[in-house]
Amino acid sequence: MKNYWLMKAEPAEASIDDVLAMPNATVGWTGVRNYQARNFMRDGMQVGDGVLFYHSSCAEPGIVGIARVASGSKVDPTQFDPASPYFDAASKPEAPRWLLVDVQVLHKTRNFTLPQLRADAELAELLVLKKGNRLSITSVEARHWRHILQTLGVAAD
DNA sequence: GCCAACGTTGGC
DNA sequence: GCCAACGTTGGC
Repeated sequence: MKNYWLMKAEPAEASIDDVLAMPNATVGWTGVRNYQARNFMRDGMQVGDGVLFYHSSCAEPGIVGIARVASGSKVDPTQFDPASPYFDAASKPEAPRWLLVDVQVLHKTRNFTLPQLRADAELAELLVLKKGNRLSITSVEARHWRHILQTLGVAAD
């Protein structure tokens, strides 16, 4: 059974355009340092799951593209790199703490901005819109997925 | 830069 | 195990 997710990226770091410029429009989703989000990648995601690519911490936060989970979970190498902002001195190679999945962008869309998402009554229960939400990965209900793709004019798969 | 909300840490 | 202090997220 296919699942759906919303994944936040900071465009200053890895925008949807940056990912589109990569081979196969695919990026290793490095830098997740929250256990709940890590567990989604480890236990919840399967290759082929749908991903809403979201820009956060920027001038116009919102959903900017449709992507897919393109690999199973793997060790995030940045945790062992002292030069990386994601370095974690407490994580040992023999017991890695942090994981990533590959994410492949399928469509760049217009920006379905945060105010537009909030104004859409059908998306009232979308987790990323909930007060206090800070998780970089949230699950998305199928009805919300379909509604967002329809609104963006992207054919459902 | 501000600040609300939330997760993590560490002393007890 | 509790919980205060602290750090981070992320919109504004």
